[in-house]
Amino acid sequence: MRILLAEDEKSLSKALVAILIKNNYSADAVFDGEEALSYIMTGDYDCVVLDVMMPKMNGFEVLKAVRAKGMTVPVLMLTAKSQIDDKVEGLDLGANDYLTKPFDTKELLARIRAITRQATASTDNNLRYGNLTLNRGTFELSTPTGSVKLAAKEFQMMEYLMSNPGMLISTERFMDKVWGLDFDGDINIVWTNLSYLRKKLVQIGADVKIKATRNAGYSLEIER
Amino acid sequence: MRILLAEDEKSLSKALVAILIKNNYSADAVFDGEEALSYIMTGDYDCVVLDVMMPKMNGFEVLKAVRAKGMTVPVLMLTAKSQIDDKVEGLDLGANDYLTKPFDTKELLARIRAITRQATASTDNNLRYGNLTLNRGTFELSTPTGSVKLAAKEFQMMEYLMSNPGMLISTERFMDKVWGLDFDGDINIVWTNLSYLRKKLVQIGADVKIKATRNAGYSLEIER
DNA sequence: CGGATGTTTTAAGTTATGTTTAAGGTTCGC
DNA sequence: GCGAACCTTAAACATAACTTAAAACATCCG
Repeated sequence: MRILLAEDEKSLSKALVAILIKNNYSADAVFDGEEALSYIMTGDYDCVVLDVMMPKMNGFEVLKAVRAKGMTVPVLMLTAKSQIDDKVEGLDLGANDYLTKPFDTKELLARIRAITRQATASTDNNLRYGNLTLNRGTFELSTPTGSVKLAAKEFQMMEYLMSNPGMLISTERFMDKVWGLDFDGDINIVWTNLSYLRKKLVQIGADVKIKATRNAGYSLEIER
Repeated sequence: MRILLAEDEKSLSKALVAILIKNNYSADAVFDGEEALSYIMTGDYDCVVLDVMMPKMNGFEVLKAVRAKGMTVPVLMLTAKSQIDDKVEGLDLGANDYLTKPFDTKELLARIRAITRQATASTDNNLRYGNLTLNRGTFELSTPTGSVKLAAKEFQMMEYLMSNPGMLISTERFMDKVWGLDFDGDINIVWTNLSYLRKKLVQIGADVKIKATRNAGYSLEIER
C-alpha cells in the first residue's frame, strides 16, 4: 500500500513518514502543492494525505486538479484548525475525509485504513489466485501444501501481481509502484526479487507461475 | 505507442527522440507550435510532449487549440523553470502533467507511462483490421483461429500498418518510425522483419496480407 | 552496545531470445 | 534477359532477463 504525504512542515513530515513505514505502508513525502500534484498524477498511490496549507499550490487547488482529471484516489486532508468553511470546500472538491491538526497518529492511521478500505471495498484481507492465498496482514503466501513468509518488497510485488491477475506489468511499472518514482538504483533489482519470489512459489508447490514477456512485462499464469 | 515531441531546441529534441525510440515508443519531432498543432490534429498520437516556449505558437496556445477541438490526447508540458502561473494556466487548459526543465530522463519516461496508462486504461487497447486483432498490451496478434506473440520490432511495424489501414507506407518511413532517424543499418532490416511478420500472419490464418507496391511501399490488404 | 538474523541492494556471470547482418534467391519492369 | 527492388533464411550478434553470491543495511535481542 503506497501513500503520498504532502506536508510542507519538514519535521512533521519526517515523523509521519516514519510512522507510516512502521505500519507497513510505503510512503513518499513531498513538500509543496506542485510536487504533490505531479506525484499523484502518476497513479502510483493508493492514498494521499494532503495538507491544506502548502507553498506554490494549496491543498484545495491540488485536490481540484486531481479530481478534474478524473482520478479517484482517496484523499485525506489535513487542516490547521477546525475551519468549517475549509471542510465544506474540501468536501465539495471531493476529499474523502478530514483531520484537524493537531491529531493523534492513531486517528490518522484509522482514517487511512477507513478510506482505503472504502476504495478497495473488500472486507477480505486475502488475495487469491490459482491455489495461492496471500495474507495481507501476515505477508504469508500459502497453498494447500505449504506456506512461506514474504519479505516486504516481495510482498508488494506479489500483491500487485495478484490484484491484477493476468495483466501484464512492466519492469518499469514495478519500479514505480514498489520502489517509488525517485528510486534510482538498477533495474536488476526487480529481476532479483522476482527470482526470489519464483523460488518461493516452487517451494510451496504453487500452480501459478510468473511469466515474462520480453519487452512487455510480467503476468501471473496458472499452469496447465 | 506513438509520441509527438514538440521542442524547438534541436539537440535536446534529438536526444529525447533517441531515448523514446530506445524505449519502444515511436516518436516524431516537431520544432514549433504550428507544426505541433497540425501534427496533433491528425489524431495519430497516443501522447504529446509539449514545450511551453516555442516559435510561432507557444505551448499554451497549442494546448488550448487542441482542447478546443475536443481532442483528449494526453499532454505532458515542459516548462523552462518552475513558474507557478504557468502550471496553473496549463492545468486550466487541460494539460495532464508537468515537468520542469531540467529533468531526469527517467522521470520523463515515468510520467509518460503514467499519463498514457490513465488514457489507455479506459479506452480499448486493441487494433483491428480484417480478422486481425492486435493487443497493444501483450503484443499478441490474433485471429479467431490462432494467435502469436510479436517481437518488439514486429509489433511496432504491425501497429503502424494497422493504425493506417490501407495506407501506403514506404520502407524509409518504417525505418524512421521504428528504428529512428539516426539508425544507419541496411534497409534490408525492414524486409527481414516484414518477412517474419508475413510468416506469422500465415501461421494464424489471417485474411490480411502485407502487400508490396514496387518503388512505393507497403499496405495492408484484406484477401477476398 | 554488539552480535545474530533477516532483508535489500549491488555486482557479476549466464542463458535465452530478439535483432541485425550477410548472402543468396525471386520477381518485376524495361 | 538484365538489373534493381524485394524476399527469405540462417548464422552472428546484442541485450533483456535470470540467477546466485556477497556486500550493505536494518532489526532484534541479550
